[in-house]
Formats: sequence, structure tokens, C-alpha cells
Amino acid sequence: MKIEILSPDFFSRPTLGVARELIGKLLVHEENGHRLVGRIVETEAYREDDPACHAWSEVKRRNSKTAAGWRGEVLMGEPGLAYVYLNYGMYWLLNVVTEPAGVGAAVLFRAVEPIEGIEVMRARRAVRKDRELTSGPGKLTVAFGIDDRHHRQPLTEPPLYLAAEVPPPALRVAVSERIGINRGAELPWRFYVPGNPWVSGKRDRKNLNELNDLKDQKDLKDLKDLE
DNA sequence: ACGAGGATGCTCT
DNA sequence: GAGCATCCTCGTG
Repeated sequence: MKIEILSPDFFSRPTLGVARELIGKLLVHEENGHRLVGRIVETEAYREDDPACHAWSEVKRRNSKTAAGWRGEVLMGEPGLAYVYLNYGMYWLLNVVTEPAGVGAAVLFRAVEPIEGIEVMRARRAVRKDRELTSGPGKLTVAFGIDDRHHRQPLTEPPLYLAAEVPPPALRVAVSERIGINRGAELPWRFYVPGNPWVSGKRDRKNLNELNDLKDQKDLKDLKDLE
């Protein structure tokens, strides 16, 4: 499999476009002599002007000097860095920082399809079906061995990085509202591969709107920067 | 098949 | 003390 590591330039762009284009890309972790590879099948965008974004209160407060030690400070940092945080006290969630430095935004990785190193993933995840290995944001970090150690690390170089498959796979991309949030819940900023078994949540979920149908939605204004 | 509830810890009020 | 970008188990039908 021929792959090309994504550079910081890829992430230094409008967040919705990055989130959409990350669908089909690869998440790779090289560790202990083995290589874990997953194809990204579900992402969510979290933008600075978005009440669900962890940079929201900080931006609203117009506190340009972010307090040292604030975990979300990296969101305002260089594109391509990892933002990793503990959610519900138990699960590390992986994001990649987007947009130029100074803008607080990121893309959350919600699901990947196992491609390589599946034995290691099975060993880390005590589940019966392979479909359960990486079909959720907390599941995939366990399967890939991602935790606090990766916070602030660049995802543009080994051992943990994002890459494009050459040639790229032909995948459909669908859009829906984001999962598990209250504020900003109506924004259609979740991207996924319709029908892929590793997409999180219940199967046959509603909202199978194809991306091309977004013209008909009133959120076109927000999605303008997908071009 | 589906829903309710518990585990568990950090952040903000 | 509440809320949280979750996951799993154990009820019930």
C-alpha cells in the first residue's frame, strides 16, 4: 500500500473542508515494531464560532492570551497537532488541530475501518465482533493505543500520523448532525461513509443525506468553504 | 432490538 | 455540584 503523509498545509484550511477530505484518509500508528492502519470513515468539525467547540468559551471571552495549562490551548496552535482530551472520565478522544495558528478549531476522529494490525486491536479491545473494534471515538483510541501521551504531538510525522492512500479510494461522503452534543447540535458538521460497518452508532441511522444534496439545505452558507 | 443507567475524572460555576 | 464530542451491561419485549 503506497501512502503519503499529510503535511501541516493540509490542515491549515477551513475546518469543514478538512473534515470532509479526511474521510478516506489513513490514521497510522507505528509502535513496538508493528504498524496500525485505519481508514477514516467518520469525522466531525468543531469550529471557533461553534458553541460545541472547546475553544468557544475562550474565544467568546476574547482572551487572546490563553492561560498556560489550559488543555484546549493547542486548538489555537499550529495546524496538524493532536488535541487529545479525556471525556466522561474514561475515554481519550483524538482531534487534529485545523486552520492557521490563532484560530481555535479541530476535527474529531469518530471512526476508522481497520486495515492493518487488526490482531493488536483485537488484543486491546475485548469485543466479539471486529465491527466493534474502532466504531466510535473512544473505541478507536483504545484500539490504536492513543492517550494523553499524544496530546500536542504532530500528526504529520511518525509515530502517529495521517496519510493519503495512493491512489485514493472512491468513497461516498454523507453529512449529518453531530453526535452526543447539545449546544450547536443542529449544525450538519459530521461526515461519514454511508453504509460502512465501522461508522459509529446504530446501523441504518437517519440523515443519510449525500453531500451533493446539501445545496438544498439552508446551511449552504456555512459549507461555502468546502470549495 | 432497544433503552436505561452506571462507571469515572476533569473543568467550570 | 453539574455537565460532558462515551461505552458497556443488563434489563425488557
